[in-house]
Amino acid sequence: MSSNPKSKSKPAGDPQAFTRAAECLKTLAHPVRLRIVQLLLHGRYTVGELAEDCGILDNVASEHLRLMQRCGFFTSEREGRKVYYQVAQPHLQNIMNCIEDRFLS
Amino acid sequence: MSSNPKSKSKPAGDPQAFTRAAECLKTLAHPVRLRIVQLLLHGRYTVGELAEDCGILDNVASEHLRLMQRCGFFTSEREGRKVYYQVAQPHLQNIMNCIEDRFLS
DNA sequence: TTGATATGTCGATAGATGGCGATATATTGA
DNA sequence: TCAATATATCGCCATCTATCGACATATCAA
Repeated sequence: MSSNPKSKSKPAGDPQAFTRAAECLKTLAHPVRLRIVQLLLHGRYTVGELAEDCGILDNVASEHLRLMQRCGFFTSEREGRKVYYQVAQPHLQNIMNCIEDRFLS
Repeated sequence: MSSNPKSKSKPAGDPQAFTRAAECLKTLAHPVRLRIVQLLLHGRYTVGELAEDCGILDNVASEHLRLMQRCGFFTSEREGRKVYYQVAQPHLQNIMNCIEDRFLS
C-alpha cells in the first residue's frame, strides 16, 4: 500500500498543453479582462462601450481585446465606425461559471 | 428593441471581486503550477516529488507551492523531513475540469 | 554532535506585462 | 475634400515575475 492511495498512477500531462493552457489563463487573469468576458458573455459590445464600463481609455480596451482575440476568445465585426466584439470560444462560459461560482457569489 | 438583445441589463460586477479572481487566476496561469495542481488533485505529494515530475529545482517548486498556498489552494503537513502538500480549495477541481476539458483532451 | 537530506528564504537579474501619450487608420457626414 | 468619430498601433517606461545560486532552517540517523 502506498501512502498516497489516490494516485496509483499519475495523470498524464503533455507539457505543451499546459503551456498553451497557461497562456490562455494568463490572458484571462486580469480584472478588466474578466469584466469584459463577463459582459461579452451577455451580449455584443463596442470597444467604446466596454472601455466606459471598465473605466479605462479606449486604446487600452482595444489592446485588452486584441490580446483576448489572439487566444481565440472573441471575434469582431465592424459596423460603420464601430467594432462589435462577441464571444467565439464556447468554453469561456464554463470557465466563467467556475470563476463566478467561486468569487462573485 | 436594442441591437443587443442578450443584455437588457448588464451583469453586476464588483471590481474588487474581479481583482481577487484575477490574482488567483494569475497564480494558476503557469504551466508548472497547472501540472502541480493536477497532480495534487490526484493525491498527496512532497516538494521533491513535485519538483522531479516537473523537471525543476526543489527550491523553485517550493516557491510555486508557497504562491499557491497563499491563494488558499493547498495546505501542507510535515512528516519527518518531508512536507506533503494537498488540495484545500474545493473549487480547484471544478476549474481544473474546465481547463482539462478545453486543453488536455 | 556531525553529516546528510528535505524544504524554505533571500538577493540579483533577465524578461514579460500594463498603461500612457502620440500617432495611424477607417468610416461617416458636412 | 475636410473635420469628426471610433478603433488600432507604436514606443516608452515603471512595475511585476520567474528563475537561479547561495544560504538558512528543520529533521533524522549514525
